[in-house]
Amino acid sequence: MEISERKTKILRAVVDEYVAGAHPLSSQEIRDKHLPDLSPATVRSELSALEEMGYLVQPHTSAGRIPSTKAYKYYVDHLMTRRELSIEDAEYIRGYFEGKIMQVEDLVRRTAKVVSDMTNYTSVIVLNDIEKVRIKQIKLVDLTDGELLVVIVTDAGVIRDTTVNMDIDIGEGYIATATQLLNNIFTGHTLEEVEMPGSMIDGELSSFRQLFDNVIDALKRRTNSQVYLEGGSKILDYPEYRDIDKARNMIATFDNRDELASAMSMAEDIGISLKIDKDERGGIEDCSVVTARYSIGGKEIGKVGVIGPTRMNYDKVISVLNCINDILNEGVEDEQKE
Amino acid sequence: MEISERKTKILRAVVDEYVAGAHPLSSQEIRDKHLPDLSPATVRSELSALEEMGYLVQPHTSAGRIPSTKAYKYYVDHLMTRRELSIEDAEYIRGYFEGKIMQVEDLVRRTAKVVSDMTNYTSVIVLNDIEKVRIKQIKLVDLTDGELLVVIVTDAGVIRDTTVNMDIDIGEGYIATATQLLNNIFTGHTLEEVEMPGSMIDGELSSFRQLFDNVIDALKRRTNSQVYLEGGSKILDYPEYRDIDKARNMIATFDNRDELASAMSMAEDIGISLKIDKDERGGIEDCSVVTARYSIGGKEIGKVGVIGPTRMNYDKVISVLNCINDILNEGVEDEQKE
DNA sequence: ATTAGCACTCTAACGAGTAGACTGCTAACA
DNA sequence: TGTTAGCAGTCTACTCGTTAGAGTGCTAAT
Repeated sequence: MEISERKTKILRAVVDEYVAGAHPLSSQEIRDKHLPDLSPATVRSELSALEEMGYLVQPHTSAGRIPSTKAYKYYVDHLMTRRELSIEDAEYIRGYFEGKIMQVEDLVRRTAKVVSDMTNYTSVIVLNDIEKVRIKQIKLVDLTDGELLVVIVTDAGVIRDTTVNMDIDIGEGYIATATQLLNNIFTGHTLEEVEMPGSMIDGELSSFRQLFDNVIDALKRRTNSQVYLEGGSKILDYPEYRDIDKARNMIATFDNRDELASAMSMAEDIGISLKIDKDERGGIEDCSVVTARYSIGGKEIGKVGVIGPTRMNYDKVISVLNCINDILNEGVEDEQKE
Repeated sequence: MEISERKTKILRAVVDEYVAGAHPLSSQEIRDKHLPDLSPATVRSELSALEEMGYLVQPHTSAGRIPSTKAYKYYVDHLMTRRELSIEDAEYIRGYFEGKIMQVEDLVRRTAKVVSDMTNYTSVIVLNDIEKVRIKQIKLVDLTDGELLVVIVTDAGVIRDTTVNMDIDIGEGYIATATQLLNNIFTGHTLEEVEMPGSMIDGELSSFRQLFDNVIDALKRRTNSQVYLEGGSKILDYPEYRDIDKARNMIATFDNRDELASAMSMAEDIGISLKIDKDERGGIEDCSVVTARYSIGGKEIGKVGVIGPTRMNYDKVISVLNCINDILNEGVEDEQKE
């Protein structure tokens, strides 16, 4: 069913105002702020119609209207003004990335921080599962005391490192051999693809078995440290979460990195996708998550999510995410050129 | 002033019951549960006296008594039953540390988790400031693409690593020279002590200046990632934080790693120290922090803190901290023996 | 020193009553 | 036919008075 232009205008007004103020909109208020040429009565009949169509809801008889989930979806798909961020805002964002950034962890933290600060919602970043990252090279460093540092350089420029405690003696030759062996097995592959060579099981290479196991083991163990959260308390600023039990539920979800990561995993393939009002899922109500796949210098590194009340400022959030994504990619390209 | 035995008994009863139930204690209730041979009236006069002495407080005239801050202090110093953890509990804790743990980060996370899980309060671990850690050795690893991985092995067995982007060409010889140079400067010293050698400023070593700066810079930058929090939502389980604004304040404090670290910094020198009711400090009321210096295998690595309501179960918390500390140290000693 | 008895105080819960915020409907109007 | 004014109806949120109950402090008796 088609929505008339006037209805569209009213629907947009209700969403915008409700996002800003979190209180139901009356016919009067809509007239005063958005349609001064109409009478409240006319607005009322339009509101009735929009409610009939499922876009608006009345909390109770003598209250105004608030947008339904359907309204938010429609708003995001058809009504939203996809504006660019102002130059000042973009500059402000750039400020967060000033100074030398040498570690992925640092970069990711800053990104999470700026997303949260700019949007005033909670942000989450989940780095891609190590299983899918292509390994470029492996280096072994002898740390004496029988400790060996394993450095893995991956596709995304990410470096994961882990120390391995070796029972056997480590000599100069051992390291050279082991390095070559590991690189033969791992280089150019993802962790998913790698299999232990038969010769390692009980062949002549069985003495390297422990090392191999340790590397695999350590790589997999990193998984749950790859979730970054910023601005967890921000969600408590919104009246939807005045209720202490809802608040507690939300914060408990933030505590649980695994749950957070899985909530983020439904991000669509390309660009920005959003999941509105994922109700009924363990009591997380009135909550929306905007997710986007994120890349640095063209390489996808993970997903970023913005968690806020359903009446989120989707426009702003999406602008911010786009802007940061642009900055991240241009920045790294510059760096690569050097 | 001396406290009679009967007063002691009553004080302990009030603290214990209030910790468990969070509601004011009446003379009646104390009599029924702890002093069946007395009349409520007698208990009342004792309560009056204890209130006079500053150990008890009445929320309002017709309510029972609750412990004052002074009472908690007295309780911890004189009344607490410093019991050992049960064998089952100790075994349960051990379970958290099963499997290979090869990274300090992993170990710290697990420790934070088990502290929070066992006590049901929020736990924080702040690793010692890098400035104070003694550096054992530095290794450089060429990662190609002009990237250099700097591995720093420290006193506490902690390994901090960072990549450095070098403008100049890196040759085999360069790395060997640079490694030797860096080790001459850093090995055996703490970061605080290190100064840039004069020859690096404009002498024959000036080409290494960038590397030196990068190492210092990168080391210092790690600081705020060295704070680990677990069970942030747990504090919301306690009625003290039913008030949404208090809850928000608390969670906001958790979000701010720097603030958290500084709140933890007042830990006493040895053993377990606790800071009760650090009121008035930016609105964090009804909140206590138990802090302890933590070590692994005899080397101090940082501080652990337990954050909960003032009516915390100090007994349990301290037992758990002690037990975990023991396990951590014995575990590593075993490993070192091998 | 302890206790029973009692008057007193304060909270928390309940219910009635009220103001006011909006709506939906009806009837008039362009 | 679309728009509007007017009005009755409904629901919330707030206030206020009342009351039950919890617990104390005091006094006088044991």
